[in-house]
Amino acid sequence: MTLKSPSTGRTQAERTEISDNRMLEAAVELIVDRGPAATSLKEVGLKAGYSRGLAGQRFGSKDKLFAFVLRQVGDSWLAQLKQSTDRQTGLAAIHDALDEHYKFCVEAPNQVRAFYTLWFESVNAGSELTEIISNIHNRRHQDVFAWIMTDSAVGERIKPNADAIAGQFCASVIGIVYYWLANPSALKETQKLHDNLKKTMTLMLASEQEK
Amino acid sequence: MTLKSPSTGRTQAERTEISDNRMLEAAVELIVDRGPAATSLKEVGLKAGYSRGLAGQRFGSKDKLFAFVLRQVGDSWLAQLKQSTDRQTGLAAIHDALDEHYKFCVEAPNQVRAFYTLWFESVNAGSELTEIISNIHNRRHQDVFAWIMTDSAVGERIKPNADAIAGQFCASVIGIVYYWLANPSALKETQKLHDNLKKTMTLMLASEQEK
DNA sequence: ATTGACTTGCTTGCGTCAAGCAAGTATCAT
DNA sequence: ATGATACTTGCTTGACGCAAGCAAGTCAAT
Repeated sequence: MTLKSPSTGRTQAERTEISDNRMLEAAVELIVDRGPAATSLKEVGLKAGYSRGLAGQRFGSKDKLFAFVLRQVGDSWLAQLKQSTDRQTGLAAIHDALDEHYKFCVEAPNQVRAFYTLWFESVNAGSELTEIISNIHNRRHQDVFAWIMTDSAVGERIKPNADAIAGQFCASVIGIVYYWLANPSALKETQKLHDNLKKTMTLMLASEQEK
Repeated sequence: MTLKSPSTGRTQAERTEISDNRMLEAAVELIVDRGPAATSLKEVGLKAGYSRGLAGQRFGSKDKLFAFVLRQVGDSWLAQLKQSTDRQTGLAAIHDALDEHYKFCVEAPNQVRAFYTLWFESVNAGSELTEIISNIHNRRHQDVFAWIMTDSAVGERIKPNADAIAGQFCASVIGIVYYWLANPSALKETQKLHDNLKKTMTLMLASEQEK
């Protein structure tokens, strides 16, 4: 009820939650418009309204701050996705997932941009981030694979290729996101890429003359 | 013939060419196994057999060193690609390009990995690299577009979508490369992704029931 | 002798760690 | 219950190491 001063009358847990959220927001903004390399722990702390040292103190290192960002945004995305595709299978689930993905880009562009910027940045860095990302990626792949396999509308001659198709799908999504990151203003084209991928998936899952 | 000492008996132009090449090689290796962020100008100079300061002196800044790497590897890839697809059109050109692309990954893995690592890293950095990469990307897109448009075997009902198809193709390639960067040992799967993209392109360019 | 390749010394800013301060939380006597 | 005291924890400040970047210097080629 009383939401006045952020520094008094709050329980300790509330204080950390508030500072975590403010630093998350600050980090996302800084990552988006300066890139991770040019984002300093100092600035994150200051931008969030604290001292230069808090971000480092809280997260331990720059990498771990980034891991935190990745986890927060990743979880929020996963929740949104789960809600939308929970009871779907096959092509319908894939279409819904792509719709949600694009929607997430439009509705929380900064978070998504920061998320994927870190994603791409840490592909070869050998940091802790690599593992987090690898997990998300694997989970995605398995979801798509399961969607294909559990759909009775998908022909039996196609299912042996489900793994390969899921891999191609995941790669395409990454490629589309990359395009959007590189061309922030090209929202319409990004939407088109999502739509075309839906059509291609339809084509692939319907096609009888595979391999 | 006498390739002994790198610092004596050489013309000035030769000296810079040698040091450029050695620093390129050093930078590529460091980028591949530590990531760009953890690659210091100092180490590049020392690893190339010079002083800690030469890389900074030669390239001016870390970003410009990376731009140099990007240009060198990019040019060498472009030469290889041109040679292979020069007189091809349509699907044949696309298939050849994908073959060459995979071949390049196998034959010069370090260079390609460094190239794409920088590519991904600088997507949101707002540096000079962004422009270089954007140019390469646009060139790719235009090539594919032209291949589709100039091929008489491609149906007239498909050609209006050539731009979208080219976009989807380029995005897929990026996604595949990302997969390879994230899974260096998965060469077989990377090859499969290339092959599957070839098949998908075949399917898309042959399909009559688009949009 | 002059140009240009290369080295060395220096400044500045960031990440990281340790010490310290202040605000919140628990325990206990009354 | 109330208040005092001990403890915990969020947060700040100072110090150190390291890399980027710059400028002045050395040495080889022309």
